[in-house]
Amino acid sequence: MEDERKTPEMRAQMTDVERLRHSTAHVLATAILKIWPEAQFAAGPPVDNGFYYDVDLPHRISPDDFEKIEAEMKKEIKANHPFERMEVSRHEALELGKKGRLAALTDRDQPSKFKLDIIENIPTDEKISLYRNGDFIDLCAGAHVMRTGNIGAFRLTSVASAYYKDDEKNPQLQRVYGTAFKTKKELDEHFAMLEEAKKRDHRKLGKELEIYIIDEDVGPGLPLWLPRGAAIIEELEKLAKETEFAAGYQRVRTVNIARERLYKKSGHLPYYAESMFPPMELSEDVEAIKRDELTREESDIASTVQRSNSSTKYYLKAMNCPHHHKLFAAVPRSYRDLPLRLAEYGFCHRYEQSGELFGLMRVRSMQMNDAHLYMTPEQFGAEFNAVNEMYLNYFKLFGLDKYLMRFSTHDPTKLGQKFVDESELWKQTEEMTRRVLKDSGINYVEVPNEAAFYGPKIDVQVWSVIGREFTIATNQVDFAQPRLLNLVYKDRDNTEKTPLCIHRAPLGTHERFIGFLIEHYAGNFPLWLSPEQVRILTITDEPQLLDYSRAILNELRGHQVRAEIDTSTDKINGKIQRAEQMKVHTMFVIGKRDMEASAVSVRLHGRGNLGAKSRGEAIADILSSIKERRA
RNA sequence: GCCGACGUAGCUCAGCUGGUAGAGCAGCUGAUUCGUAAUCAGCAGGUCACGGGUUCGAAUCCCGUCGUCGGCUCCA
Repeated sequence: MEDERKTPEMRAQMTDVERLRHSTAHVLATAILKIWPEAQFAAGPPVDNGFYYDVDLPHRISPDDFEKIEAEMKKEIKANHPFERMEVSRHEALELGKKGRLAALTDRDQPSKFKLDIIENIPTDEKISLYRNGDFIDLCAGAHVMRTGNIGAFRLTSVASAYYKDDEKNPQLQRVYGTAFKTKKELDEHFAMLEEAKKRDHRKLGKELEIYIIDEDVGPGLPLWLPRGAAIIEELEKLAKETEFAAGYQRVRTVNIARERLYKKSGHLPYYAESMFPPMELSEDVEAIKRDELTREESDIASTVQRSNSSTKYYLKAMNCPHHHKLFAAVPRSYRDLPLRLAEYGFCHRYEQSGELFGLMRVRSMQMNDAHLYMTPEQFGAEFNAVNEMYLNYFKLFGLDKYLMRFSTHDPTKLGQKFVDESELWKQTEEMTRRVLKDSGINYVEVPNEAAFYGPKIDVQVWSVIGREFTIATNQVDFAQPRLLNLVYKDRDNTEKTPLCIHRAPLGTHERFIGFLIEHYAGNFPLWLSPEQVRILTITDEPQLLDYSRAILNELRGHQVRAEIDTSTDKINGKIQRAEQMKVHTMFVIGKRDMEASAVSVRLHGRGNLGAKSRGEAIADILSSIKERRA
């Protein structure tokens, strides 16, 4: 973890509301100390939508304590103490810390251990400052509001645990979260907004709209798709297949398991074993194992993996690349075959830590919009660019505009350790990637030292409705695996060369992408993606009317439209209510009047009654909207 | 995986400090034949996540397991 200390310049740039929240964190600490004087504090920064303060305390703070703590905070705000800044020498700061006087109201028996540690990490050339409000003195670089009374409206929101300095090896502290605004009105609006956001949560909508389930008997993180969810999957795959076909991709199919050997050879196993499902051991092909003794090199790669003399192991695949690489290697390749683009909606399984699972967004089984592109170095720029274009076209189609492209590069000092030792290739591919990004005028951030071990990558970050950040799509350069798996093509000059590989997944995985789309559209999918595109609602269930309605239903289905008919004995209002609740995109309301005019009354979800249209026109509208994938 | 909270009918939830479960919706049956967000009535539905323990008695208290949620670490 890098040092995330803010520079004095960054402090000066804190927004007013950040100052306010940071100051509220100090007031929170003040209040906690009044109740539990032995509390030890670590860091208390402002964050998106609020602030937190990490505290080490034998008492387990629970939401039941919030009222008491907030009451103390209110007293401190009412007292309207000024926030006084004091600059001290390193020595003075350390002395105060030893007396337990930092992040405290008085001297104490125990030193302010976390604060002492933080002082140790402040660069020697940087000034050390304290902030004081009332009796509370804290080691803090600022910035703060003038007085505690400037804090307008605040509320404690939750308590969770967090590792000190965000490191799993450090002890866990209690992290008390809160939020603060200048006015009560803003605070109320903030909570109203959160309530709205919860209604869009894909886990809630996914259940209500019957898109997917996660069943305990099947297992955590293993979503099953109901027909409505499967319909969305089919549409996404259709989109991907059409797009990729037009872009010169070829589809392949691979299996879901492979022998341990494959992952040993690809070099994945030592790195990925942790995040793979444990292997299945089969004893039947021991002979095969004996025949296929590994070379010394392969054994070295696999040295961390235990070998068995009596059985062979099969792994559920966690990634598609090794399988695709095998397909590349299966046929002699000429430079004339390149670029070769192999695509598959591959099923992958990863054993994610239980605490990481999150609805559809973080699962253990996933279907990936995967493809591997093999090319010569000269072809790289054009291929990478084309992949990027594909992304942007998809995003335009989905009206996705709040995303961040994160360009991860290597750190030259870590060549040969964290990154494969190919200085020139790193430089080349990174420069080519950077140019593609610049030329297309996309906003992106460059993050050094975050690349994959086999090459630089671009991740597209989006945010779930409750503010969690996710990588929705990825575009990675790989110049290591082709070598590990001995992938070669015969070049013009009759020599064998190793291709470059691009690993890309513009639509990410079905799970995460659909989870995201549910929230993005708040469940109101465009017609082409709608699980149920048209529902026919009959005013009565008289036989003639049913015949007419069923004929329309059959016509729609004949055109592959996902249409249903509601022939229940409810009144029309009841039928509409149910269709609206399921967010059915288009409703055809059909009564006697419509039948006699050979028409239907069209009603759109959320937009109400559009009035009668001729049967032919209404159906033609549906078909063209679907065909064009209109928003 | 770690810390904390939670887990009652298909869904949303009620069930006070322990006295062996209740509503609405959905479902089923019947009646109603109705023009743009809920027609009426009846019926049925629960080893209160699971397993132990305390107790005369546990949905309620304790322990463990599983799962979910909020975070942390991690990631498509």
